[in-house]
Amino acid sequence: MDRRQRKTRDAIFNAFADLLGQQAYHRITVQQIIDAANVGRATFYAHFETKDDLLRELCEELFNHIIDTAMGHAPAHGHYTCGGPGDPVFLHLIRHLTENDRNILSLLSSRSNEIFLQYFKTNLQRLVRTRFADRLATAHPGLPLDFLVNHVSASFAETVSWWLRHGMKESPEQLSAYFEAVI
Amino acid sequence: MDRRQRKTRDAIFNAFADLLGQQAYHRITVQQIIDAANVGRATFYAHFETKDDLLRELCEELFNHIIDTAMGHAPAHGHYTCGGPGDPVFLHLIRHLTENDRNILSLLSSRSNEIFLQYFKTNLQRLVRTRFADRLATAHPGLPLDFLVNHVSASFAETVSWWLRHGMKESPEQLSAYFEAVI
DNA sequence: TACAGTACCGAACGGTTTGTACAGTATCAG
DNA sequence: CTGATACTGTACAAACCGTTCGGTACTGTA
Repeated sequence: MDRRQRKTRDAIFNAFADLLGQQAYHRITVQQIIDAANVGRATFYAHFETKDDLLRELCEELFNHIIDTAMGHAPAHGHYTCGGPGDPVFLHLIRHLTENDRNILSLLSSRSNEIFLQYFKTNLQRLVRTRFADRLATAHPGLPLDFLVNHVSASFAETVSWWLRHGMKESPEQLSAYFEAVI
Repeated sequence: MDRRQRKTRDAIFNAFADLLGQQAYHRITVQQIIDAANVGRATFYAHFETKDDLLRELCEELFNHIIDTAMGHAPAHGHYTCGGPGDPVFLHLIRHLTENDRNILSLLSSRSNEIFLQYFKTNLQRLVRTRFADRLATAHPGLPLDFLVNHVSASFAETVSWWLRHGMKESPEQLSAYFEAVI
């Protein structure tokens, strides 16, 4: 990809993320974005069909990345070192959120966090389904797998959201323990 | 309140709810609302400062009502007939959703359901806090009450959301049982 | 280095939506 | 019946959107 394209694309993403930290998504105008990104109006529309499109692409880039790296981590099936406190994937995920991607955390605690929570939740389902399907099915034989996957994913996302709303007072280990306790 | 005011207010609410069944919230224009409600432009702005304001008032009216009636139902503390499957409040709530307020269900399954789910979740916290605080605290002594209330409320809202997304195939009793099983 | 391709700029434009203003009409409460 | 007030309909400025176009600057390659 042309250096120039990558450059303006990143500039737009950064400006957009910055603005999202300051005001609600639906209040942000394209004009603000292109001013903050130092980019011409026509250029913006050459990259993204619309503001919603920009949002979608930003989310895909962020969440696909974080979920994929989380899926890469750790075993796909069976043989844990102890039968104790479940899979460490969630702990890894929380750590990854805090360490690398300050970006995602600021979006997840922005004024429009519901939007990003939604994406987070949806992408989590992929992870939960491939990593926990069998365990969930055996633990709750009577319930639909769909329901269980949805429950676990949503609960984790809500846990993170609660954590952010309250100033991240708990350590990743503590938070992970909270989550395991209610699941 | 003046009969005329009540009338136009209801007309606007109804038109708005109808439109929300057809398209996403952020695509709906004030012009559409006042056309559907048969109301003058100035009249709309005499009642609501903005479209967001209309949304807020609609949600408060709906969810305050349903939660308040649910809080009225059943005992506030202690002495259940059996130590069995938890409080019947959630079952009552689901029944109430299906029977009386088709309105809320259509909003909760509309294209902009995230908005209403958010309101639902928030208002549920009041209910959960006053009805389950002591039970939750004793069941999970190590965890913050805030976290637990948030978890239960969000989980219930997600359960209902899942149910709607999948065409309400389960009966209220079944769904309530699903929810109890994972909580 | 030279060149063709292409991404960017900046200004301008038509079209939509918003929120307000105002003069006239209809309805309400007492 | 009457004064108060809610509604109507139109018109208007301002903001924003998405597109177009001629000119400029950069990039990858031969």
